[in-house]
Amino acid sequence: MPDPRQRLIDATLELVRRDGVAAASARSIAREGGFSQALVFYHFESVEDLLAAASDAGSREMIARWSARLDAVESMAALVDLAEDLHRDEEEAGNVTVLAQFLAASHQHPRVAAATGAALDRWAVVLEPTLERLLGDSPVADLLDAGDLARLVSDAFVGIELVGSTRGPDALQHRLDGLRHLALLVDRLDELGPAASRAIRTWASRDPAQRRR
Amino acid sequence: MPDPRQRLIDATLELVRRDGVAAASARSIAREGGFSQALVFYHFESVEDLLAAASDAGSREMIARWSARLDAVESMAALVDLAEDLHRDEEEAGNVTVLAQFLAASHQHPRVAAATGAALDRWAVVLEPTLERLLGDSPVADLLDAGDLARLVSDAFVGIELVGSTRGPDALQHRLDGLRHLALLVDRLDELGPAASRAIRTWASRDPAQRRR
DNA sequence: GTCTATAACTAGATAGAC
DNA sequence: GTCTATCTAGTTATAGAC
Repeated sequence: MPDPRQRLIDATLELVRRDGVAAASARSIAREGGFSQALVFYHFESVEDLLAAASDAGSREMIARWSARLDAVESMAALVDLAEDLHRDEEEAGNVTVLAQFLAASHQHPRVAAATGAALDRWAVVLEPTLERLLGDSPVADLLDAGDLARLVSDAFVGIELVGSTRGPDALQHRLDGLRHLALLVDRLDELGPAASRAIRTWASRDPAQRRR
Repeated sequence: MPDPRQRLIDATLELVRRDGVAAASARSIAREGGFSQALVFYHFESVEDLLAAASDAGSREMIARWSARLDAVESMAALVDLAEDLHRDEEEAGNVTVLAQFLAASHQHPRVAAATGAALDRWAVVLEPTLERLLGDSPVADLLDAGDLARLVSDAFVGIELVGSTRGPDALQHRLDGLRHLALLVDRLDELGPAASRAIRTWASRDPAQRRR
């Protein structure tokens, strides 16, 4: 156990994982890590500062675990499969809860908000090239910007995880099946040649008509 | 101001709206509403019990405000427009934050989790018939169950709102534009006759191939 | 029903020993 | 660098006056 800062961060992550961010006080973190409560204030400015550092470190570890697999994904359906694996593994490890908890604390703690916002931006950044590659010359590529979609997907995933925690654990499984069906449809669209894609594009964008309200 | 329970609930909602659920103690709620802290424990079992009641009441009011407009929606694009209006109005009133805050507190407080989970289920229940009506005989209807989609959409919306609070206010606007484009595509699919829909359905479900992983 | 007063705890943060 | 001890102020919840 070399770096004392890292030991504090690890204890914080473990506590947030198990008891939530509301239970993470300097005292409870110290109890968790087996050191004195005063150590928190020696290595960090405040408890909030430690929480922000933990949010940053936790998200970086999680992204490092998955970015390679994300780069290898070859279809939208496989992306949904990856989301399912990520949910299963990280939920079991309690790390999705950690992200959700830091997000929750963001309203109260601006420094945590900054760290967690940056973490979600990093998720979007690793997701974007994958989406761009998958949508490629699909007609959908013109309708949705890959960057927007990446942020929409990562944000939505957080919501699904957060709400899922108020329900049973199997609820998500069922809903992902629906998404997989949609992913298959997009994959099929992708298989069409460039000519057919162009035709669909023109058809979809023709006559937006009186749609507003 | 007749019902004292309602006065407590209103003060709680106002405080959670402004300062977040972490700041909602019996004392701060009492200060907000201009009554004694002991009153909380006379009318409710505990602070958690009051929070759960506030979550329940707040979500019911919000659903009542929007369900009529939801029933009148005639296209997916109009549904995205409605989401935009809902976001603007309720964000301004601080009510989306309230939902997000109760969701955040759910990890620590099982009774809040129950109330908030029920609230989101109610959102899904009012959303489901609208989606079912809109998807109607669209080829998408076979791929996505309306109930699953309703839950997916409401959950995703919460995530988008929560994450949005860590960023600037205009971030959502931009992302909704992408969704609107997708909605227009689904609307166009809907305009196709039943024969074309059937053709797309068979085409989309043919040869799922070696897609897993 | 609503209040004041109080009990029993826990919080963040600092001082100073070692 | 890590500890113990302590200050101040917050917390839930209850007792008992009115």
